[in-house]
Amino acid sequence: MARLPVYLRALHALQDRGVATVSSEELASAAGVNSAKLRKDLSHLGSYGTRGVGYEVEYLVYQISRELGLTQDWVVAIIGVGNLGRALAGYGGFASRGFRVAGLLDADERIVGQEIAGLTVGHIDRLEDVIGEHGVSIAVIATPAAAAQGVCDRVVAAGVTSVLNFAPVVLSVPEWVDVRKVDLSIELQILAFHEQRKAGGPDGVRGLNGTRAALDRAAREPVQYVEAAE
Amino acid sequence: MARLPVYLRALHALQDRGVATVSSEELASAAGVNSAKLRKDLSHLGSYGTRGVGYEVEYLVYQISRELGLTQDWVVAIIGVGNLGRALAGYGGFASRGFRVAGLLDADERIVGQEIAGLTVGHIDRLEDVIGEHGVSIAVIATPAAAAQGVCDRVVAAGVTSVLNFAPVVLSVPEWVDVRKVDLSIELQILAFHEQRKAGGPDGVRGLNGTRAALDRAAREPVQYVEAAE
DNA sequence: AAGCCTTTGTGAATACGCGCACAAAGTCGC
DNA sequence: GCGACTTTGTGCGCGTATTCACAAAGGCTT
Repeated sequence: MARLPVYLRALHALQDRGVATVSSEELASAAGVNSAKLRKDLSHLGSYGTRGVGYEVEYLVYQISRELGLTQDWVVAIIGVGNLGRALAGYGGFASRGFRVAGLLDADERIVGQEIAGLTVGHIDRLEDVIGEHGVSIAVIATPAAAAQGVCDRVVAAGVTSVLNFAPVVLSVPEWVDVRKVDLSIELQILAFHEQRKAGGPDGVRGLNGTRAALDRAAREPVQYVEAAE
Repeated sequence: MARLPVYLRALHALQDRGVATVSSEELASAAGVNSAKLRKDLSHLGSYGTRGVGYEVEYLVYQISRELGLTQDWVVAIIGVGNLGRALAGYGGFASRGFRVAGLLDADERIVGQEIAGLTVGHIDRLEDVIGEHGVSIAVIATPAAAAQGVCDRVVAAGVTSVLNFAPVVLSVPEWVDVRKVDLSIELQILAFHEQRKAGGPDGVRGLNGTRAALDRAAREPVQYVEAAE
């Protein structure tokens, strides 16, 4: 279930506040979901609650961590060390949840050799070596769109079976490989869609908040869009 | 629909290759979805296809752009200029799709005043001014978790009605405000979950690819997790 | 110890999304 | 101009997710 990590985060926050026990109602509220949904989700991994009391935070944290596979370490390689790759390398949420970044790789000679977050950026040529030596099972692709499929093919050939893709392309992979995609601009586009809806829809009245710029662009042909670089 | 931006990206790629017309089958394949689903999605915004031929790429690009509200400019402010905020500020996928970054804001005096992607980072104190002066309608929150809710409350009070949240917290907002959340570590956790499944599940056999590290950690109490910083 | 109160776990109803499969519609070749 | 072929648009059935509502279960108070 995709919601377990959210529950886990909420539970960690409760732990930090010293809360020992939590009801489904409270936890659901903290996680932003319906309480029945939360109880059903938790029941799928066993009955760890006590009726009349709630769930023991520490025990639940352990059970969810185990279910998600966070009780073991996962070895990650980040390919593409641009702005985004750098941000990912320094992201605290990885190391603290059992994800160990074993390699940073880039094709740009100016970036190779730089030290980032305690790691030296390696050359993309060493991709297969790094994957093999460290036992990388998850690859994070943060390259420009044009390079992503090629990199993906290589990491898959080297034995990686999970890919987190930040490049704005649809990767094609064998059926045994999992790909998850994070696309920064798609999220913004979805927000723009809802924002427009609030303002009356594509055919409705404009001029509300956020529409003071370029009211009449809709009447023109769209400009030539440039494919997003990294 | 959350898939429209994906279609749009695929269409732009086709446009760049000079393709004038495309069938639902081809476009669906490029977007990584079922062709029937694609046709149903497109039919929801009107019938823009020609039976026996397909869809005219340019016309479809325009229609989807209009539906998504990309035929107008959206003014964005990025709050929190750490690694991630910097990456977002330099992300080409924003400007090319009608999203204009009007302000970069941070609370750290060492960051305020720096020039990033052609903009000077302002102090968070000027948040309300920046939102008002530029007509910001979408706020991107890339602050540490602890600061996110406070920043969110302020941007909402200042009139922003759409928030893109990169901080690892569940933001609470009035019902008229849209929030979308991008959580880098959650995506990895979901991958780890599937990866573990492939290796036999939490109770199954270990030792396959990616599990050569810390096989026995599951037997120990989980370590104290540190809440993710930015 | 007994009853009340809180909270879980889950059956059942509902809503939703997905994909198949096909008829309608339009094009292209002859 | 006509028929065969291609492709769209969509009705329908199915499986999954979501929510409601309540009975079972445990703790707490008296």
